[in-house]
Amino acid sequence: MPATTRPKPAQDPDVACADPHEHDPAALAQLATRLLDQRAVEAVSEVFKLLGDGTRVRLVDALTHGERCVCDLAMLLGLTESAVSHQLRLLRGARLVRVRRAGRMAYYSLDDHHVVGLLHDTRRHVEEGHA
Amino acid sequence: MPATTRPKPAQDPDVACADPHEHDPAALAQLATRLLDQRAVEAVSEVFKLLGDGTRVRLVDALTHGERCVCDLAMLLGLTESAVSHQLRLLRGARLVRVRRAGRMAYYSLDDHHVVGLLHDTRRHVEEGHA
DNA sequence: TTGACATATGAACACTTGTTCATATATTCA
DNA sequence: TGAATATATGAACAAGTGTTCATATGTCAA
Repeated sequence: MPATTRPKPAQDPDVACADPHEHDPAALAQLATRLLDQRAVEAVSEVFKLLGDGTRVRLVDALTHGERCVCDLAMLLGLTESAVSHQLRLLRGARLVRVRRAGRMAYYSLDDHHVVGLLHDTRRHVEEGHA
Repeated sequence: MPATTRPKPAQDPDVACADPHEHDPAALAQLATRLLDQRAVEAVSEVFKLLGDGTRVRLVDALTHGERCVCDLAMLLGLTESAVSHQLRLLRGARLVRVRRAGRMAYYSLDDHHVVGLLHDTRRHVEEGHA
């Protein structure tokens, strides 16, 4: 595949665009094989998209402290129960929260231990200010 | 503040909405003090919002493998350099990536070790399927 | 300087999204 | 049964967003 005359340095193949500008198509193609595939990108970005809303962050944060019914979440966050239900439905779709039904009540809780970590790590990032 | 006649069980104060429906305003108010404040919610959700886009996830994922210039990122992801520059600007605003300028080139890299963890944990979440 | 190149930026458009309102489903109690 | 409660859902609108196109800035080479 000697399309380029410039010899590739025998170093980390990840480094395609080294100090001088290379635009080495072969190295880029090789790197492309190591990137997330389309399905993974969509799935990952959808989870982030769900957490990229203040209301849903507050819901998840509230559920961090334990299981809650819809009406209490609505009262706690100052939202209508309809809005809460809509958002919980979205979070449920991505298995970020789960629901336990008891009579006419619906108790929501976090469905994944990763979510707490995501919230925590992101909070640390924004609190670090910089470097 | 004995506004409610029902005695609060002397257990984890997190549990305000226990088995029977309570709607205990005092317990909810107490819980409210433990939630993220508005500034934190906005800062956290903004980071998630930035990662909640397929293009930016791909950019961050690519940068996981090392520093890259704008043109290589554009070539790698099949995007215009303008689109890449726009998105990198947003990521830079949240200190998710940083830029190193060399001549007319701009080399971007991840600015925070947390980001790699966020991507990794979220990927595991979506790959776990369920439970 | 001139031209080419790498990146950045502003405006504008189509598209998506969160909320509200009205209504539906389902359960409990009288 | 009927009324009240808790939740869910559909439609619709305002607000926000990512891309494209055109253009600006700054750098390198001749």
